[in-house]
Amino acid sequence: MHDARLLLELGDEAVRRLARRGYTLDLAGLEALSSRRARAIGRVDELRAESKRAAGEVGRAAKAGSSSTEVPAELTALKERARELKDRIREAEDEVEAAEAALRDVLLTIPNLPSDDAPDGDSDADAVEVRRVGEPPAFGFTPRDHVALGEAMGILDFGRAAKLSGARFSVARGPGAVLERALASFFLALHTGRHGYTEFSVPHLVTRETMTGTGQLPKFEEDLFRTGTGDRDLYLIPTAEVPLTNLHADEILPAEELPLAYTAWTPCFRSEAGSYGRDTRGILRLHQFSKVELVRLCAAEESGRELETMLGHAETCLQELGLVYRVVRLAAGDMGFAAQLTYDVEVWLPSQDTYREISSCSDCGTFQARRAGIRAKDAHGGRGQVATLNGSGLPIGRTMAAVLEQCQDEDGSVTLPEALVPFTGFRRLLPDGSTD
RNA sequence: GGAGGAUUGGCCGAGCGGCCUAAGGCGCACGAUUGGAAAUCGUGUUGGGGCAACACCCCUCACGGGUUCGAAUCCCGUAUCCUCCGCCA
Repeated sequence: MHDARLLLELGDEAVRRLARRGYTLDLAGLEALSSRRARAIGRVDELRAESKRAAGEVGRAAKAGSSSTEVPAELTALKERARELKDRIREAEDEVEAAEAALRDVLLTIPNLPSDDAPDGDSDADAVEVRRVGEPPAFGFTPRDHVALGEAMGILDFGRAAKLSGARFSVARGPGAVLERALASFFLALHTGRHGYTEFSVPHLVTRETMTGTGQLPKFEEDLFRTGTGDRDLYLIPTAEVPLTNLHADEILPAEELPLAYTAWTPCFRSEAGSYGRDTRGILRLHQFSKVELVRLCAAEESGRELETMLGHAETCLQELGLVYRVVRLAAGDMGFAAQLTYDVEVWLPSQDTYREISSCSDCGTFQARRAGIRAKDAHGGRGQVATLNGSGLPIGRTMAAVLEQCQDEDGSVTLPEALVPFTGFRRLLPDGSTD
């Protein structure tokens, strides 16, 4: 969420920047809502000040009159005036509430301002390639996709997944399930051990307020799974970014403790509304997948540097696994609602002969922190703004698909990256489903 | 699910209808003192908002309502924590 005042100060600059992501900012409308709110608050404040003075007068009059036995007519009149004031305050308060709600409703739906570093455009085709790491392997045979490999080995079972839950779910079996767990353990060990992240285990169901803090709501309700059971109305998290970032909602953090670096391995639930027909095969796009997520909270002015740091952590995952990938900078119009600058890391998928997104690392600036009420204060009481960043490090399913495909041999077996072996306990997946 | 108790400023803790613009202590910051420090003394120290304004004003004693001219204080509801019973992994 933006600070209305800052947005108005930016003026045409804000209009120009939001236009880059296809959002038309109504400056005049915003100005009107903002001043309506200010006027309403000013009026309530005046009335309340008057009311307090009136109450004081009544108190003094009552005290002065308490010694005499007569009913003080003056006191009755004073009380009557105070009572009238109260009614007027109530009316004025209703207007404040209405004005604030109107302003807030608009502010909550304005996306973050894209950084000038984000290229123009509104699709993945407009992304700018930053670097390629590794050479796509040249197979002396036609590489199979992860579905063919996984089903042949009996470690992936889409038929039974569909029986249980319908389309866009997967079942992993035996060494497949072990590989999932191993990848998660490997990533977590890397981030907590070498990159300095603190691991969390967090709720997978969160409130509407929590979803609003990171920007999933109110605009993207249709992307989420919602449970309205009993007297609770909770949402399944689409990524651990949501609980991790909101851990400090409505808190004032000691500035000297920043940056905070958090990680968690959680399931992610996405409705994938509007993606009918896309990636229907395999484990690339599911309603439920698991992912190790990275979140950083830092001083506002550090966020650019922090993004590079976090991107490095995501890339390390791929480098350690020896996977071929590239890094692109997303176009202004292709970024998520809360992001001001996003790098996508794309892994090479031999079966598709292309790079596919495996990590998205975003600098959200102060956008989410302002929504979620995350602030900072230094030892001298100086206030500071907080920036939030999030990135995948990495999703388990897509990583597994990349490993299967990039590390496959002609006979249908897969030789795992050396780094995974301590976590799996085996180094090869064989075509018959056994391990070695 | 049921019964009882609790919730005050960074922390401890007073407060039980107007003098709460929240006592006192601890901590912290700044200053004085000192060769320097400790001790001591002084000043300051929740967080938001209106406004050109560190002036002034409003809100904030878990949260939301209510009673009253006036609520930290009385009433109702909610949340969280603690104790006990039930249930359960």
